[in-house]
Amino acid sequence: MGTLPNFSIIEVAVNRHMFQNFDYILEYEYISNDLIGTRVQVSFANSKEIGVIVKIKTNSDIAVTKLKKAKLLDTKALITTDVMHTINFGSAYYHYPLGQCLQVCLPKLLRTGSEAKISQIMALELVDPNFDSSLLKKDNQKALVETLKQGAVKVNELKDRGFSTYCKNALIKKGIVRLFDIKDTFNYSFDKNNIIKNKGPILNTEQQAAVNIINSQSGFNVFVLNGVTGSGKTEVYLNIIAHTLASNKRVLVLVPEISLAPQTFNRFYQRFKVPIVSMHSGLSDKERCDAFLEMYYDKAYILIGTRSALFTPIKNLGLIVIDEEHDGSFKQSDGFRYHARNLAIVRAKYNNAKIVLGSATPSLETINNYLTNKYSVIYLKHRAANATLPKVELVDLKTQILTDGLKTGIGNQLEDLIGQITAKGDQVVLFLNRRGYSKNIVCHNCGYIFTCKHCDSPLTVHKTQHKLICHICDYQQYIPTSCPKCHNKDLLENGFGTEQIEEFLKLRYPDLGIVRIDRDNIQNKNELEKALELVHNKKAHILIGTQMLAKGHDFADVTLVGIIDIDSNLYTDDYRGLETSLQLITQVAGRAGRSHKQGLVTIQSHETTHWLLNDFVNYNKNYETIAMQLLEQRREQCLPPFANIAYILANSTVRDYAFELLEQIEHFIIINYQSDDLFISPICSDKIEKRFNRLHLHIFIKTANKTLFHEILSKVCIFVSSQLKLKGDCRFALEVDPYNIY
DNA sequence: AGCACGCCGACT
DNA sequence: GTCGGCGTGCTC
Repeated sequence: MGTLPNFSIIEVAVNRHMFQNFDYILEYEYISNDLIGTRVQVSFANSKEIGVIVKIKTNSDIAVTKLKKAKLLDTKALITTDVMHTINFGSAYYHYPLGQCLQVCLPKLLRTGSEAKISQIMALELVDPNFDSSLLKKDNQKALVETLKQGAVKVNELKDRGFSTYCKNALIKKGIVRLFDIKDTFNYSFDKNNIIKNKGPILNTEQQAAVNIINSQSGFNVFVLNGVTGSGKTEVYLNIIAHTLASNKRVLVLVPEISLAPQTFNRFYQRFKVPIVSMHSGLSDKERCDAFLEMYYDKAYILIGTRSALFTPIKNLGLIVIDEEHDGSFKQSDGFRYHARNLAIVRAKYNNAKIVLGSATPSLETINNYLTNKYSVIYLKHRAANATLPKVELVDLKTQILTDGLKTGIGNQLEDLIGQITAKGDQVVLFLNRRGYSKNIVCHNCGYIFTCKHCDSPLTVHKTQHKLICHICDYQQYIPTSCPKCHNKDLLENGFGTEQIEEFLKLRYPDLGIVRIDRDNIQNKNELEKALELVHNKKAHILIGTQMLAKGHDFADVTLVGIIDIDSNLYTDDYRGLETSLQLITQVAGRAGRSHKQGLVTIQSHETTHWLLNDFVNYNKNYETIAMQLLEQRREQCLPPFANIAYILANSTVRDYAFELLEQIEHFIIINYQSDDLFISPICSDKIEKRFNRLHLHIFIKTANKTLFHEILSKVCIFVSSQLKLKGDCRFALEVDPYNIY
């Protein structure tokens, strides 16, 4: 046709920390708003940049002669309209530059200019579909052959489904399986009436009712699936997902973090015939990019991923599931500090899609939202398969005999119980949110405490690595033999961690299998699966772990759960401390008695009179009842969700630089925004002021007036970037709705 | 945030 | 003379 190119002015968001976009000239045949969200390459301040078109305009505030030309990188927008809407909202809400928010949406390869083309989707299939797997020696190879009999498996899914590269290569070498490009031979479209691979269990009445309610609604709706631990929430998800797929819509599932992902993935693969994509931090750049593009080109219909998967382009999105919606890992705590659950609601609304927030321990924000009828709540009050909820008891550590066990945190009562339970052949889970051997090490002569050079943090003793390690910056040194100040050789260790508990139990119960699950011991998904496998096949009798252990795992034969030290969780100055402690107790307790056996939960504390512990244990109040009391406290204290909070953060290697910056910001707010409904904190040090050699200070503002809140924050951003110059290496950031309190 | 420009002290 | 430290200001 030889169409002459049209000219237009486009507004481009670039990857710079600036609250403004830049105009360029675009020459292109088909200029329309469809180009919004498309990548362009532009020259910016003497360098080439990849930016995203955010507006098509007819004129510019800048003289047209000064505008440079932009080069279009894609013919279709990679940032789809709904993602663009969500990001625009997020940029305004979290007061973070649009260009930098958009960077979070794109996988690294696309961010740096790679072509938006799926390279290859390699899959594995059997050479002979009737191959007899019993001819093989290795169990995992047999399992892979059996899996392939149900259909080809994409290579990038193998890891998630528990098959190693080694296993795959061995079978290829033997000529039993082969690789092929699924794009060439596989038709992605599926039969709407035949999407189920394996039927799930029959739902109980509550589950069925939940499924019916959610399926009967169409259009935007926020459902809270409030189901006790072990009530079978995943089964509800699977059923509503099937319903969504049947109406030819796509599904997004967000899970907290990697440790939970493998089981979730596997259950989905077992259930559905439709292509599924997973996205998490364990993927390489290329795998991540391919996952993104498979969704973008509508090659897969379900996306399961962690936080940042929220921004993946998905055609015809009909349902979003947020699993464990209360989990703190949905909040990003650097850069674009968004909350994935909150932005997911924005995205669902724009798509007129349903969204389900599932948890046994919903966040106070979410509870408040269903109490005020913003969301609809659906309860699952019974455990599936008739499993009973465990009995909970409190042990007063003050009354325990001073045994070797108590010195490592295990009182005699818990010690005895461990013996009884394991003697019966049942398993025990012990929870302690502190890794390492000892909390710190101190000189017995002069009192010197070994502290990190770079942080205000004592060094933790790690015996297996023979090291002292800083849990903030990961600085490491070998365990010293004398005090650097007075050269005395008597060094004392204080406080216990998971490593020390493991050591004690191994001495106490030499015949039992003992497995420790924490970040030191478990570096990746495979190691975690290996450890969990030891539990499932009953080679491990006692399981000791940190947070990693608290989430979602099903252990059929665990009948005793010990919470070693709840006090350190309960007594923090963080206003969320009680909420997260309650969630932790409830979740950890939920690991006990998952099958027909009655479970027991033992909570050790030095402060057994704490009202929350008493309500939970002695008055047998359930999570929601106590959570509502906590909400009432929040209301009285004018804290979230009844007020808006933002932290204004500054840090520098020179304390005064950060301090002066905050002084100027504080002054700016005070002179411009006097209001009875505005609280401005004085300048404070962060809980750990020195981290990575930088001094961290902050102020926070609090107000119930949402308009005022955002007005102040946006003016502060403009003030800082245009009126102030940051001295030296001083850095500044805002955190709206903070989760990690500083 | 980068990155260039430019002003000034230190060193061949 | 010239190298490089970092304060300053700009980016369509």
